[in-house]
Amino acid sequence: MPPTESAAVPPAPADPAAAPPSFTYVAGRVDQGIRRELNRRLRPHGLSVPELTVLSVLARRTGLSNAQLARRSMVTPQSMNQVLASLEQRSLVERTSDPDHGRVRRTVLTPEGAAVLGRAQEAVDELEDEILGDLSPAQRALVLESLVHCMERLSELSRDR
Amino acid sequence: MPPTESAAVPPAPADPAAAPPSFTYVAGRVDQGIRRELNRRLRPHGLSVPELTVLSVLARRTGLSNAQLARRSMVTPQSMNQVLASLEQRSLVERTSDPDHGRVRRTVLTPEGAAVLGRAQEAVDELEDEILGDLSPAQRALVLESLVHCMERLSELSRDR
DNA sequence: CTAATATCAGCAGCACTGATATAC
DNA sequence: CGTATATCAGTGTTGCTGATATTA
Repeated sequence: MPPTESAAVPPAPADPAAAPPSFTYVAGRVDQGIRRELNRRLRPHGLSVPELTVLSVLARRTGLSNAQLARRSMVTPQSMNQVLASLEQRSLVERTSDPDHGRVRRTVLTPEGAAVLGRAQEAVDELEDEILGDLSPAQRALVLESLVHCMERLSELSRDR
Repeated sequence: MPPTESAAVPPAPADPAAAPPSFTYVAGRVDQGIRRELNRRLRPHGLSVPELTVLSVLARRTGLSNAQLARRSMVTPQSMNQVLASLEQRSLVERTSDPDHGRVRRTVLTPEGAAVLGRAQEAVDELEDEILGDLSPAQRALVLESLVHCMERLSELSRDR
């Protein structure tokens, strides 16, 4: 039999274990758990997590450029370009030169891309329900709102570098 | 001049952009932002994000085995072992065989490891303040509590596979 | 025999830095 | 000329799967 989790550390009074875990730690663990599960559930749809992310952003705001998508996702333009190139090759997105700005290429979902996203989104919604299922709608809204706030703060941080 | 962000997408009434972003999306973006910033600020201390994570867990619960740490972090034992091996090589942790369980090796922070963690933690706290600075303490507590809830749910999901 | 642990070995995804070309 | 864009090329980290050994 394996050692039990609780037997390993008897609760000692007034120790550092009494302090709450840090926000950054918890956020990181939650994200690792989400990515792990999503990767598994997205595999049948042939999508990776970063690919799903881009598709869902484009569904909300069509015609964004590579640079714009990179800033939104807080990754380098090079990283974003890799994802877009792969999606373009599979005809899930289309990129067309902006007539007003020679270098800029605007990205839009293809009907096929929208269809794939729609099917994958079901898996995402399902997972989300399993995670948030027993939080009240008000609590859910508040968490989301707070995280959006954090996201904006972080965007500012990564902008000026 | 680059195209402005707002000019690219004029607000259309009753479109999909009106829906709130999904929890999984926002959580992922927040984590990406945090990892990006932490990597930068941790570099001077010679720590990566996963290394910091393990050290801070061990500071709270000393003597955990590789398998226990892996479950807590929702990664495979192999992944966790890599991180521990690197930390052990640099004498930031020590691993000793459990007298009662031949195969199990319990991990503890060395004084040096605790010192490095202490210095790195300052950078973490600083970042956390920049992110959460203008949330009320109550709001902060609620977000943390909710995220811990999600973490527990996700732990259950990754356990039975 | 079964289950849990640790760990060696190889692999793939993904974000990174650097460099180059074009356009405003 | 300076700045933003796109994109080619190379690199490193990090978590993964597979396989093996040991122990309860």
